[in-house]
Amino acid sequence: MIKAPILQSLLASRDDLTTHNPECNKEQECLYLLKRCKTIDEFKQVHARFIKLSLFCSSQYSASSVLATCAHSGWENSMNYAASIFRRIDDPCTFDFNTMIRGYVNYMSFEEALCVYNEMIEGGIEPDNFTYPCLLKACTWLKSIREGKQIHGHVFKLGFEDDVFVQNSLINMYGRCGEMALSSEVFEKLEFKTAASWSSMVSARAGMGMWSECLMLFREMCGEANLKAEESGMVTALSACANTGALNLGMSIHGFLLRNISKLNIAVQTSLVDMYVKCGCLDKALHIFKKMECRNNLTYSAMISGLALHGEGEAALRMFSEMIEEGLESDHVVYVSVLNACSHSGLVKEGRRVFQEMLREGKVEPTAEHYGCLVDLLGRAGLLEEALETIESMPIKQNDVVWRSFLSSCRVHQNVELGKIAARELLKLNSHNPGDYLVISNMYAKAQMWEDVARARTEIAIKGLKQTPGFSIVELKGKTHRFVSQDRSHPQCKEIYKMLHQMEWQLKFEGYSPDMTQTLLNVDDEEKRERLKGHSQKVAIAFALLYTPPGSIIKIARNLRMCSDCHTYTKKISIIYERKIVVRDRNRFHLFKDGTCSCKDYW
DNA sequence: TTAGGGTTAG
Repeated sequence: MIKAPILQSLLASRDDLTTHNPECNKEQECLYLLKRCKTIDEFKQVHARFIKLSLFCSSQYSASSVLATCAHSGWENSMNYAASIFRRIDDPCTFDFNTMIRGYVNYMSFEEALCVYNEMIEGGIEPDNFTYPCLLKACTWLKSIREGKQIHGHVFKLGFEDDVFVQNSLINMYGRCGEMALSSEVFEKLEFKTAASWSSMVSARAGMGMWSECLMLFREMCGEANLKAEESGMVTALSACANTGALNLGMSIHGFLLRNISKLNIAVQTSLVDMYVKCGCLDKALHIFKKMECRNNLTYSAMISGLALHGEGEAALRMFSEMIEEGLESDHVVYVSVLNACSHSGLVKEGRRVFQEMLREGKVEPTAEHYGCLVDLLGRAGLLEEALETIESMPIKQNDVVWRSFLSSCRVHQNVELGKIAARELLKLNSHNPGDYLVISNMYAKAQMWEDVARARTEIAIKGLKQTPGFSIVELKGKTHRFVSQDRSHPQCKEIYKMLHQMEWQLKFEGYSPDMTQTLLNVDDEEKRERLKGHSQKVAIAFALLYTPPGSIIKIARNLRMCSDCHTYTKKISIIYERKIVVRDRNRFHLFKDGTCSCKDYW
């Protein structure tokens, strides 16, 4: 219902205008009122005035302005109203079509945006350079690469390929749709690369998890003379540092931010917390976290999962309580972080409680990931029957993640019977993960069931699955040294192996004997011992002991989970050589000190 | 006379 007083008040404020500007005609008056509309009710009254004065039909500019005001207003239901206005324009022009496309895109109605474009082409209305950025954004959101390519064809045909806005939209569209080569192709052709061109390139790669490429581009971008990196670029780069463990670069970005920006926003600060956590500097992350004036659930979940990574389960739970006390609501990611924290620290009772709370509150719909965490928690603690019951009672579809987690627990706790169920279910899901077959064959190997080992291995060969080779990385004076198992490629290979030999002797005096239960091969013990000796983590430790100052912390990053022998070995080394050794494996951090590990042998 | 690209964090 239109309320008359609204128009009255708008008109009242307009009196000033007519008083001071006698030239003002009816159309200008209406356009002035249009600009002042704050609500859809006000707008409807002004729209009625345009119609009453026949301006809507007689002036294309007026009609376009009415349409644009409504389409870009953000009022509830505004696009439906805009569509009805659009249909009443006798002869809509390019501007009107562009308005509708942009309106729908801002409204997240991407299919509608594409339909408007189709209508435009079919009606013989020529698009212009303003048409394409929004349209390409619609393709980006829909991941419609086919339509995107077609539209690129139109851009080329109509000669808009040189427009920097169109070019940047194309870079973004291709990048976000996973067509990296095409996005690079457009990027390389650019005569003038703007901040948006670079950030499209960098963030598309970040979105695909291509962290190294992301950092390479970021470094290149920083080298550009006329380009000032802004906060959003820094956030993406920090995220890449966190995911690659590039602490030095992360620290230099932090330094740059402190020098150039007086007040860091919450996203930047959260990225810093996450970067420091994932690069092993828990104290630094906590320091930044505590100094933050304002935190949200993303900040908390970075910190909670950070504490989980470092095996600080109890602290993670306290942090979770603090978050609730601060009046913030937990979301699905926070629950995953908390459940993970419980799992990493063996806090079974607490984990169960959090999971039940989540179900009871009903604000967060449990996903397979949450069930995966619970299964992991129970499985690690040896509660295999309960873990299996949890999987079987899942109200949502069981996925490979839950069965993989269960299988892993069965292997650790040597329960071949239940492990077989997990293996069967995983194979039913047609897993192409070579790791699954290895865990299966490992489990059978432990139970000396060699026929089953052979079957699992044959399956790997038949399916042509490639095992991810394990590696360990040590950073020394800004240079990374990467070692694989039995690595002989390093220039200092001779010294490293001499050191390894010496370490073996020292370890023997400390009562170490190799744990061969996790070696997969059906070979004799001597061969197994030799293989174990050359695991990448040990080679990396030997290298670090040789070339880092005595007493300094040794930091190692590895791509796979640590085997139990490397774990025992590293604990002993930390006591013999009086070194703290931090190892970041696929799941978490291990801090080895005085013969113990922060994971309390629970990982 | 009307407008457009990269929105970043767990």
